Parts: sequence; structure tokens; C-alpha cells
Amino acid sequence: MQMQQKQAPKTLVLPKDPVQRAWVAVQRFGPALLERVDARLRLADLPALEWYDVLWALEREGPLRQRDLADHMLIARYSISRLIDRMEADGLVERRECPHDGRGQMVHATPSGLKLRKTMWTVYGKAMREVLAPLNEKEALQLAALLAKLA
Amino acid sequence: MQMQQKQAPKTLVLPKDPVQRAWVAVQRFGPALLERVDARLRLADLPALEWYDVLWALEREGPLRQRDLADHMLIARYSISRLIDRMEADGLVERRECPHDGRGQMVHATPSGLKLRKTMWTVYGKAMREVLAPLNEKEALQLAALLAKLA
DNA sequence: TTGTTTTTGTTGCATCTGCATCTATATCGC
DNA sequence: GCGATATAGATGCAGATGCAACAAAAACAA
Repeated sequence: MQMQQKQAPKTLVLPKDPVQRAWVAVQRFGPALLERVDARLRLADLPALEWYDVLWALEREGPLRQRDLADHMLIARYSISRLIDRMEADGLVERRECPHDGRGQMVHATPSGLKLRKTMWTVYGKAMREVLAPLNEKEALQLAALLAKLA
Repeated sequence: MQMQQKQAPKTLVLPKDPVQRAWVAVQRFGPALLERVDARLRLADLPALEWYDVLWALEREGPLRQRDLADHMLIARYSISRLIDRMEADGLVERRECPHDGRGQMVHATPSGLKLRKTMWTVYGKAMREVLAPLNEKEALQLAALLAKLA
């Protein structure tokens, strides 16, 4: 995104109706939060959030099938397929045969992938905290709970 | 996105740390909410949310410059440029000369654009309410307030 | 078994996006 | 006024996305 604007206190119209108000907030501010963190990673010449997510899932849970990764990350199958293509091309993960299912493959993180995840976390973790800094602990939990209710 | 999954209660890992918990919620559930509403529009053969936003902004505030639209919608300039291209090609908006600034142009909604906005609202408004249905009024306002704090 | 249906994963195509760059106009400093 | 700088908007390009269609392997039905 990277909105090249410096001026304007930005008068975002907030409707009075609670539902619409919540919706506007979700629609406007939600993506902006992700974008802010992603921008940090880009600035540090690191790959985007989803790469981190893949690597972290593999580190936590061990080798996974693409199907499981997709479900896990709530993104579509064909996205995963090409995401893994790119990460494999960068030597961060490997596809290996899947025992007992000739269709599928297990995705493994490579040492280089694990290393990258660690590096990314130093930037990601910090950025995440900064973005959420305006909330105290109680508010953070509230936000998480409210969003979880919607899922 | 369109996640072709039917199974799995989906065991999304929620960290205990409040900040991380909030972040995971924002990252996972936020985009999914938008996607759900967008899917409704797609299903009804209607354009995506951003088209609605442009039309609605123009209806509320009258003709605007692309710059103002971009600021208003919190998206980048070059995105607006091409977004307006497409909408103009569909006859929903028009670019006209901008008095007192030879660089810029005023974007006007056409009657056909205004009509489309109304049509979209019948689907959009309903979808929005359904997606936010799990929250009562107080919670909706809370969510809006928390997100606003982060903006 | 054999034929039908699901599921997993890939891919062609058109579209969309970000980045960097470019042009034209406006604004500022002097 | 004049030159330097900033702003509005467009665009070439490479890469990413969604959709629909596909192949291959399982699972199921009879």
C-alpha cells in the first residue's frame, strides 16, 4: 500500500450505527495494521508475513501437507501451491513424498528456512508490538476475543 | 480467498500473550471478514467493495479529486488511478477537468454509478450485518473503538 | 473387481498489485 | 519573474491472485 501522504489529519467518517461503525473500522483499520507490519519487513528486505507463517507452522508442527498448511493459514489451495513453489525456489522449504498418499507431499522446512524465520521474528515481533502498543493488556485481550467471536 | 474446506473445526493456535493473541486475531480473522462480504457481492455478480466505497464517497461528498479519494480510502495513488480507469470504462464514473489545477481532475459519479451503488447496498448491507451478527451493539462499539485506537 | 465420486495438488489465463519512473502542472524561494 | 522543488496522476514491468479446468491418486459403491 504505502500511502504517500503526509498531510491531512484524515477525517474518516464514522457512522453512528454500531454495526456500521464496527464494519468501517474493520474494513479500514484492519488491513492497514497488516500493511504496517508488512512494510517493516519489506524495509528490512525480508519476505512478507505469509512466508513467516508457513515457516512458523512447519517449525511448530513439523512437516505438513499443503492441505493442512492451507487450512491452517485460512488461504486457498492454489495459493499455497504457488507460495510453496516460491519458497522452495528460495531453498526455504522442500517438498518430499507423502507416505500412504501418492497425491500429496509433505512440506519440510530447511535449515535455511528455520534460520530465516528467526531473523524475521526480530523484525516482525517488534513491529507487531509497536503496532499494538496503543492497547493495554486488557484491551488487547478484548480485541482478540471480539474478533474471535466473529470467526 | 475462497477456502475450499468443509471439515476441520480448525484448531487455530491462540498464544497466551495478550499482544500476540490480539495480533493473531487481527491477522487471521480480519481479512476473513472482508472476504466473506466480498464473496457475497461476487456471488450476486456485483463488483467488489472498493467500487462501492468510491461510489459512496462520491455520492456523499460530491465530485472528488483522485487524491482525495485515495486519502479517503487509505489506498495508494496509483491504485486509485487504475481503479478509476476501470470504473470509467464501465460507465460508473467520469473524469472531468479540474478548475484551478491543470494537473488534477474531478471524478464524478454517473447516474449509472449511483444506481449500482444502491443495488450493491442491498447485498452489502445485509452481508455486513450478518457477518457482525455475533456481536451485540455494545460489543460492536467496543470493537470499533479498539481498532480506532490502533489507527 | 470395476466404475463413480472426492480429494489433492497444479496450471493457463486474465486481472490486479507494487514499485519505480515519467510527464505536466503548481508552488516556493529569491 | 525565474529556477528549483513538490504534487497529481499515469504507466511499464514483474510478480501475485482468483477462477476454472485439469491430472492423478484415493475412497466409495455395487
